[in-house]
Order: sequence, then structure tokens, then C-alpha cells
Amino acid sequence: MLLNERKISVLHAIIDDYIRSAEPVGSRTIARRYNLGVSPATIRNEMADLEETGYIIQPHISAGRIPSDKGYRFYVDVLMEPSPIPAIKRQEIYRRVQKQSQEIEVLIQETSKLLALLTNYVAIVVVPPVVKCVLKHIQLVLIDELRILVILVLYPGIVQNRIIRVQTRYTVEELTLISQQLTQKLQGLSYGEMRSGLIKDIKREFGDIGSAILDIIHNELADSKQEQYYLNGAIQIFEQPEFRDIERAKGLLSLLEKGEAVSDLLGDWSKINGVKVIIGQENPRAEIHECSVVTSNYSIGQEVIGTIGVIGPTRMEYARVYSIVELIADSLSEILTEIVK
Amino acid sequence: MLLNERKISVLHAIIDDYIRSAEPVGSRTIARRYNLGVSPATIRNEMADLEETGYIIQPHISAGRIPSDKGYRFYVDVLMEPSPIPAIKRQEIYRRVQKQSQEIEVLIQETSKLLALLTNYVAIVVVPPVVKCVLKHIQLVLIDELRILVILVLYPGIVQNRIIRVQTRYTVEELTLISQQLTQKLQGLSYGEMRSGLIKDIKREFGDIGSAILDIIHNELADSKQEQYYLNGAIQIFEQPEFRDIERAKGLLSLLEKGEAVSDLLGDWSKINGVKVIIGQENPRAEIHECSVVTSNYSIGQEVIGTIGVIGPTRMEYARVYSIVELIADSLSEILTEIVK
DNA sequence: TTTTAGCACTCGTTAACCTAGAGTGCTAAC
DNA sequence: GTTAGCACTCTAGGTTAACGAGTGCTAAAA
Repeated sequence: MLLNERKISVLHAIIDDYIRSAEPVGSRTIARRYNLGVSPATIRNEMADLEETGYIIQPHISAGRIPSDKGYRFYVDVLMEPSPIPAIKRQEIYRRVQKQSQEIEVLIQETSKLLALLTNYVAIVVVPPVVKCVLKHIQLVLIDELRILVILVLYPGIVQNRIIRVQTRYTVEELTLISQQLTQKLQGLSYGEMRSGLIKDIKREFGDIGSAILDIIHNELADSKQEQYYLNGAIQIFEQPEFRDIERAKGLLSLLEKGEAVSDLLGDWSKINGVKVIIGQENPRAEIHECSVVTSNYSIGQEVIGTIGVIGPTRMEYARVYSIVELIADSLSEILTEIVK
Repeated sequence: MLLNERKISVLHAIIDDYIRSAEPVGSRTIARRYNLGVSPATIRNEMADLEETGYIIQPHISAGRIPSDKGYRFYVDVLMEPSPIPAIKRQEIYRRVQKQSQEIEVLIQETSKLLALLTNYVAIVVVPPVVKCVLKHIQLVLIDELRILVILVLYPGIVQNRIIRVQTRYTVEELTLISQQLTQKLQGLSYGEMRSGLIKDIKREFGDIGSAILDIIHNELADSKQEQYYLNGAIQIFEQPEFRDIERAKGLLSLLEKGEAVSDLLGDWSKINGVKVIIGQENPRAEIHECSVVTSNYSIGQEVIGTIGVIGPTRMEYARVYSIVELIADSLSEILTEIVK
């Protein structure tokens, strides 16, 4: 069924009002607050039609209407105009992302905090799985007779360090040499690309220190096969009236604590760029069938490397959140691309 | 007023029962469940006395009694016997701490998670402020023409890295040399000990790269003047009936998000070793006057460097938590001491 | 044909009221 | 000093009634 102009206006009014108030919207409220030039009775008729076609729902017979998932979907796809963010604000946000550390992981984590702060919803940021990273440099630093600091510099811009103990004593010069040789052998390879022949070579040639370093590479890179992710602003959900019920809030929170669940949510690694909105039941996880998720990928150069997202009740301020997610994802991409250049 | 044997038994029974059930305890319950050999009426008389002396409270006239802060204090100081942890379990916990990374910060953070998991309360771990750390080694690694990775190795066992951009191009050899010279000049100093004469020297001698490195030291060390801290198991508080009220839970959670507050709580850096219990109103912050905190310091060798702690309702399982906090603090101290040796 | 005023009806919310039950303190007997 | 008995208090939970917001329908108006 096609919606005529007036039905659309009524739907728009219901959604706007419900997003604002979290209360079912009645015909009189609409007539009073949004001057559509018709009486409540007319609006009631339109509402009956909208309900029949599934855009709105009546929680109980003597209440107003609330939007259904289908209603929100229509709103997001057709009605909504992303809230414009004034240039000054845009620059400020860009700068706040930029101001962060040059270290990729810190930068991303801080961006997640910013996202939560700006939207007032729960922010999630998925970080590229380290396993995809390419080794750029290995550096060994002598700490004392028994301990050596191993530093792995990965592309793009991730640094991992780990202290190992060795039996043999090495001099600074020896370690410098070993660093150079290892770097030369392993540079440009990702973990997956290290052949067993190469690994045997290294173990033979460098003895226990070689094995230890390969262990680290193995642990640091292979262990973190799943994406890492950062969660911020989790307390914010208590501001939402729909999470007054402790059980519900607890359910969402404990879901978010679980890693796999999060990658389920944002995990649609599709190459699609731009902001994506997933509404209520469209979510893969039943636990958040009453939530919506607004996500966007971010990238280095042309390559998508991660996702940022915001989770809130289906009654979310889509227009505002949409703009912010878009802006932050773009800023992050731009700055990351700049950093690794 | 001195408590006679029977009053103590009654108090003990009330506290045990209330910790278990979270419901006010009546005289009949005690007579039935803990066989003190007297009738409810006698217990009522004792309870009236205990109330008058402030060890227990009657929430309303027709309810049972609940322990007051004073009651819990007496319980913790006099009655409680820390739950013994069987040797096997002790070893298992020790190993689980030990199994963590050799990197101090990761180790401490993982220990915090373990603490939350074992106690089922909110765990907080305060990490030594980096500013106290002593510089051990500086290493510069050439990433590409424009970017250099600066690694600061601090005592005890903390590694910081940061990528800087430079105008001048350096060769690997030059950087190695600069690393050595800087290390020589700054080794053994904490941030506070770096005199302005020394700083000028370095800026003169090493130009822009020297300034950049000093900036990093300044930022990384001085910025983190406040202790860092890790929070874990925050959702657990919803398991406690006293936090069914959303407002209360939100209050606690948002307090814990604030850094200063946390150091207020655990901040009593007293050199005292061993477990400390802070009950209800004894807490410095009014927001957690209905919570108790069980903390213990941990150390490297003889030197106290941080605090671990658990926060829960005053109706906390003190005996159990006490043992766990003690064990984990001891394990952590031992393992840290071993690592930096 | 579309819109609207009017009205009867539904049902959730709130307040008032009532009851059952748990627990007490007091008194008097043991 | 202890205990049985009893009157009393207060909360939790359930029921009822009034209220109000909102609806759908009908019939009149545009």
C-alpha cells in the first residue's frame, strides 16, 4: 500500500513525538502539536490505516500509537534528513579525533569515547584484527642480563611489546644484529604468510631467542584473531526510559560484554561504505530486538579496516546519530590514512 | 558496653543470616535456624539491647533487625574468620595470575578481572602512577622516512611507545647512536628528577628529535600523574538486591567512572600491609555510604606500589572476600617481584 | 465524498482501602 | 533469668473504584 501525503505526515509526527517523549502518541496530541490542518478525528482514521498496514502499533486499545520497526524503517529510508552539523562543530570534532595519540589503538579507543559522549548512546568500535597486519620491524632491546624487550611494529601503525626471558646472555650489539636479520627475514609478511620452512630456519639460526620471538608473534597475532572492540558509555542506557527495567538493561549489558555477540552486531563487514541503520528485529541477536544499531565502516586509504557503531533503543534519535556516526567515521578514516602515510 | 557471650551469638546469627538473605532477621528465624538453646522471647530481649547499643537496626517497627555499620565493624574485627581457601585452589589462583603477560600493566588488568570473577563483586585495581617510575632505556626505531617509534622502558617493567614525526631524516645508525646517548643521559632518573639544565642540554644537542622525546616523556609521565585504575565486573552490582533501584546503581556506576573518586576510595596509600575493610559510612564519599570496600596493597619487593580492592554492599560476604583479596594481593606481589628481579 | 463533532466504550493508572502476616514489646507466669 | 501469651504495629499485596486518555463509530456538516 502506498502512503499518501497526509498519512506520511501523520507517521512522521508520530515518530518524531515518540522519539522525543517515549510515550504513545494520541490523535489529539498530533492535532495540537503538529498543525496538519485537520481534526483529531481525521487523524484517527489515518492512524487506523497506518496500523492496518503495519507502520504503527497500539500497545493497548485505549492508548496512542507507537512506531513499529517497519515504521522506523520507512522513517530512516524515506523521511529522515540527517541533522546537519554546522561547520564549526564539524571542525571541532575532527580536531578532537586528530588530537589523540598517533598510536592507532589509542586513537581508536578515544574515538569510541567521543562517539559515546556526542550521541549519548552506547558506542562500540571494532578494531582491525591484528592477524591481518603485516610485520614491519622487529626490535630487540636489552633490559638486563636475563630479559629482553621484543617490539613488533606492524602495519598499519600498531606496536606490540613483550618482555621475554632468555638463558643465553646477549650483548647490545648482538641484539641489534639479530633485530636486523629478523626484520629482514620477516618484513612484509603477515602471520598467515609465514611458512613452516621459514619458521624452522629461524629457530635453527637464532636458537632460543628465535623461538621466543616466534612464540610472541604466534600469541600476539594469532590469539587476537577475533576483532578487538571497545565499548563506551554503557551507563548511558539507564537514561533511556525503556531500560528502566533492570532485567532488560542487564541483558543488554551482559550481551555487550561478550565479544562474539558484538562482532555479530557490527560484524557485517560488507564493503559497503556509508552509514547503515539496523532496526529492532532486523538485528541478528534476539537479545537486542528492541534496539537499533547505527554503524559505519572506517578505512585506511581504500581499505575498510573496522566499524564504529552506536546502540540505543529503537526509539533512537536516528537523524542526529546518523550524522554523528557519519562524521566520526569519516574523520577517523581521514586521520588514519594520514597517519600511516 | 561489653557484649556477653549470648549477645555475640545473636549478633553473629543476625549478620550471617542477613548477609545470606538480604532480609531483616526476626527473633523466631534465629531461634529456629541457629540453635542457641533459648526461645525467641529471650532473643528478642537480647536484640533490644543490641539495638540500644547500636549494633543492629530495625528498619521499621514490625520488621526484624539488620546489622548497622557498627555491627559489621564488630563482625569484621572480632567475629569473622576469613574463609580458608584450600591449597589446591590457592595454587590454581596463583597460577592464573602468573599465566598472564609479563607486561606489568596487562598483568595487573587481568588480575583485576580475576578478582571480579572470584568475588562476584566489583573489582578495582589501582596501578602505580607512572610518574614515580625511573627511566631505564630509550630506544628509537626508524619506521619510515618521516616517522620514528620512541620506546621508553621504565622501571618497574612498564613500556611506553609513541610514534613521532620528524622533519630531518635520520639513518638507522644515527638513531641507534642517539638512543644510546639519551639512555646514558636519562637512565635512572624519574621525571621529577630531570633538571631544567639537563633538559636544555638535550634540546641543544639533539635538536627537534630531542625536544620531541622530552615532550613524550613529559606527556606520558606527567599527564598520568594520577594513578591509573582498572574497573571490572561492574555489571555484577545488579545481582545485589540493594541495587535493584536503578538510581542507586547508576549513582555508584557513575561514581566509579570518575577517576578521582576511585583514588579517594582506595587512595589511603598507607604503608600498612594486609587487608583493610572500610564499612559503609566510614567511606570518604557519601555516594557509597551504603557500600563496603575491601582492599589490600600490593608491592614489588618491600615497596608498596598499588592497591587492589572490591566494592559491594555493606551486606558483603566479608569472610570470603577477605580471603580472596588477601590471596590475590599476595600472589600479585610475589609474581611482580619475581618479574622485575 | 471527505471531514468533523459527538458520544459511548475500553482499559491502564492511581489512589484508597482492606487483609494477612511477620515481628515486636510487654506482662505475667514459670 | 526465661518464656508463653497477647495485644499492637506496620508492611506487602490484593481488591475496588474513580479517573482520564484515547479510541472507533455514527451521523451531520462541508
